[in-house]
Amino acid sequence: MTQPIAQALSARLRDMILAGEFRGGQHLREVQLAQMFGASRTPVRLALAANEKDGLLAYSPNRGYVVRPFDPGDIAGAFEMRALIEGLAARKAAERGLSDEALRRIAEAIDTVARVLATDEALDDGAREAWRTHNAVFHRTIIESADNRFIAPTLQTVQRIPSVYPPVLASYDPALLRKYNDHHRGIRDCIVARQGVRAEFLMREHVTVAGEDIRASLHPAPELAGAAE
Amino acid sequence: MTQPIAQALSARLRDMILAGEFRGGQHLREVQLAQMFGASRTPVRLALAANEKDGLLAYSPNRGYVVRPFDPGDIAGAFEMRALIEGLAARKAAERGLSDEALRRIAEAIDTVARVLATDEALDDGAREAWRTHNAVFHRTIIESADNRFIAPTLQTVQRIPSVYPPVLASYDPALLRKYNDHHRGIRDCIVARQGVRAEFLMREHVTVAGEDIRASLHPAPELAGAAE
DNA sequence: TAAGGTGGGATTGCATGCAAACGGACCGAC
DNA sequence: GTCGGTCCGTTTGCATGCAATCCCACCTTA
Repeated sequence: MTQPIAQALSARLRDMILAGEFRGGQHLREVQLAQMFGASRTPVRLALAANEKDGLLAYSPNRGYVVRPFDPGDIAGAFEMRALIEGLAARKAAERGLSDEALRRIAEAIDTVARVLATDEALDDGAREAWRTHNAVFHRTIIESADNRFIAPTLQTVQRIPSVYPPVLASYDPALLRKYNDHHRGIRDCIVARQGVRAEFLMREHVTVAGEDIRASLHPAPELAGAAE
Repeated sequence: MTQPIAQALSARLRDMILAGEFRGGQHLREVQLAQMFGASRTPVRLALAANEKDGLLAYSPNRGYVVRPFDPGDIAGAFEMRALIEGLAARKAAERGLSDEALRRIAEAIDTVARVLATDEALDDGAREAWRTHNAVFHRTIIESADNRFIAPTLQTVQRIPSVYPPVLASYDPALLRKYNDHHRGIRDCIVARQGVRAEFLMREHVTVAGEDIRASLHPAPELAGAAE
């Protein structure tokens, strides 16, 4: 990204924005952030520029940076992009085939999640952490198997959205997570069978459904929250 | 992006990279760029960081920035992404419908290109410029009609690739450009008819074909350059 | 001769100072 | 009372200085 300290500040600032510690439209002052982080204005300025490039801040010349507001339409748009691009990754992975190592990691991720979800009770913190980790392994492995250098960075930018990002992610309803793990199995089977088109559309559907679930859990009135798309 | 001077430097640096004025892997030194641009190191540093975020430079702590090499596989990957995302834009535009203004601009773009291509002779500079402009209007209008804030920035990053970017674009073969304009007509008709799926796949096909043509024109041996995908 | 260590030049990383631009408050005029 | 203008505090934008790191060549030693 940039340089050692600036890089760390950029990540810290990003996490604060994603965690919702600033309100939308808020003006971020360099000196204020600098003393908050115990650094000088120079690395802070780089961190601001980096987060602006990531779409989290808006810049005006001579006026500085404000945090960009996000609305439900943006969340829907982000999941549209995610579905499309992860679908591409699944298709490419199927066309190219998975390495033994990739296949092993995917199998392990699916199996571990299945074990964690064997109960119907609410998940404790450890179980939630395990789910997050292995869910991420599944997706990341497919993305890395897709042989397209543009996929990973693009996905990162559309996934880093305030109010919908991994640490805040899901309601952790075991029924939902089991459904997702079934999706994962289906996608894995299609990739192994080298059925690229099926893998693409199953992945697209998987991401779309997950997005609708998340948006439903965010809406105050959860009746048909996702169906309006 | 960043601040006034730094912003200008960032664009100048980007254009130099895209124009191929540095070789892949070349180390860009801050002081050298600073005196080349007649500025100090501070805005140069910001310009370097911005271009790194755009994927044109690679950064290593305490070692600075090197220009990232691109190979034919990267070009193919970029067109894969472009086809997918512009397809999404076409589908969304069809689903939402075009404004009268957007429809007018698209019609004008298609008609103007048709007039420019009425001859079979090689295009002069003015004709090439006209084609570039109106081709861009067609694509941009659809992208702006898609109502997804992530589409435009993502497309920009996958289109800004050394050796394949608008000013260097096409061989300007009138037969090819007429083919593209026919594609545009078909896409326009689908969008107007609110046939989102057809619009999506026609756009995807259009971009894919254009990418194969470009890659064929770059390859030394142009036999089946695009068919290997 | 080859391997390892060491010193110096060059380059990046960060802090700070100064100039320019912005924004808001106060004041005056109509 | 409202509109327009001017002044001043605040903030950003850029230049520069200094410390830390790195790279490379040279030297030492086995």
